[in-house]
Amino acid sequence: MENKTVKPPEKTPRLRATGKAAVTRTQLDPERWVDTAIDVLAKEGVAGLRVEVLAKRCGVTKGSFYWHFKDRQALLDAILERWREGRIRDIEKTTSGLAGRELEQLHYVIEVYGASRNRKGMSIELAVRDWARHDTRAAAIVESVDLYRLECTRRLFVTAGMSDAEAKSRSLLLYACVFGLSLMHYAPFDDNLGDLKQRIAERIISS
Amino acid sequence: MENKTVKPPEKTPRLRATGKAAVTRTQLDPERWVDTAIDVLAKEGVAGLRVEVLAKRCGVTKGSFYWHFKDRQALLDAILERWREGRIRDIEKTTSGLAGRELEQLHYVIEVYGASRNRKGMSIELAVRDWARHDTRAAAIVESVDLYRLECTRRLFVTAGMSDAEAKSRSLLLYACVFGLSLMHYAPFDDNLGDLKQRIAERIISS
DNA sequence: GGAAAAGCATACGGTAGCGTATGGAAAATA
DNA sequence: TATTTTCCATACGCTACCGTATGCTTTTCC
Repeated sequence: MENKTVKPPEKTPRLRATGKAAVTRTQLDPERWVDTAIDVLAKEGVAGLRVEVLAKRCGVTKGSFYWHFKDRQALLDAILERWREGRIRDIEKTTSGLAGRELEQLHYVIEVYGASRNRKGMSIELAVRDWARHDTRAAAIVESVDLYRLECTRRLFVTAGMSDAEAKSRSLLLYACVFGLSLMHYAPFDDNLGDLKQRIAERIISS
Repeated sequence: MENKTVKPPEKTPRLRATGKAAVTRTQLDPERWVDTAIDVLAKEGVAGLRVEVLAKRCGVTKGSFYWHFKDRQALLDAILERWREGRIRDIEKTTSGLAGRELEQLHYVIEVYGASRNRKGMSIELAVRDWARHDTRAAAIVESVDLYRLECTRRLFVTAGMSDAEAKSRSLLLYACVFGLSLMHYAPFDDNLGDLKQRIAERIISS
């Protein structure tokens, strides 16, 4: 029931014949479960994270799941932790270095979250945020990520020459707009969405 | 099973003793079911809309529910329709008339959705939008509401003297920001959130 | 190569939820 | 007042879950 204490450093692949065709399958570990769980999270939201559904997706039964995790909540916690780490790394990568190119970087922050690119990332983002509306653990994670993001972009605005108050409001506006856009259904509103988004980005970033 | 065809125009209250205390209760109709359903939707999201849960909340059993509705989906459709109508009326009320006060009205649009006021309205809004991410019917409703809203505020911006392209981008930025803010957890980011929001509103609306 | 551990399958009990069937009480109607 | 119609309660079958118990198979380690 508890395998977290002692864990062998290396795992080797394994073959097994299941039903029709012989399916190549590696041994599962908590990380793989979290991988597929995040896939499901992106497509169906937190409500889709059912133990037996995930097991079927992994090609095993839930007997395997309850070997790697104490219960469903343990998986949810692992997902949140994984998400936070990924977001923090991503923010640091996106907003670091490159002195003198701050505004350029801010534009890039908006672009990466553009609905076209990175669809899965945004799906996860929205799923986690909806999750956070009914779960305090998720809410805490989202808050920590939000504050970190806001702080990173605030620094960029400040380095670009803005006052602290202005930088803060711009940071908040930037992320609110990014997430808000991904929440709306406005495709038929304009036949040139590229221009539309460009204008919005300029309004958020330019002085 | 089908009561939509013939419907008496008036209903009278009724008393009944159930269990412990005599509970005053009026007869239920589909509208009352939708009322409580929207309450639950605001608090728990679409996942909380369980027939038997709603029945308990109404002080009846699901026998009553399946008298008024064909199935659960019928209730969901009714909720969406009710939501759309309410939103349309609200938008028209908020963005109509008052020539010369367009910018003032736009500020008001942002204010009404401010997280402090109208919490329930925003909870419903977010619940419906999350619902729309996994249900095409909800998505269609959200799109129609979004387009209507965007069109109304676009007109305000145009009347206030902006170009059509600029008005469109401002409209989209306005609503994206409003919904995005309600999605974020940024309370500790600044100890003067009022100023922060004021700056954001100015940036969205002012030339 | 044999014991121990890891990894998973299977079977079970329990809850929650949807929809149906049927009967009974209350209200409307004749 | 008698009879419909309206409205709701109760009981049922069914499915989808969660978590546990138990045993089988593969891998690891001595």
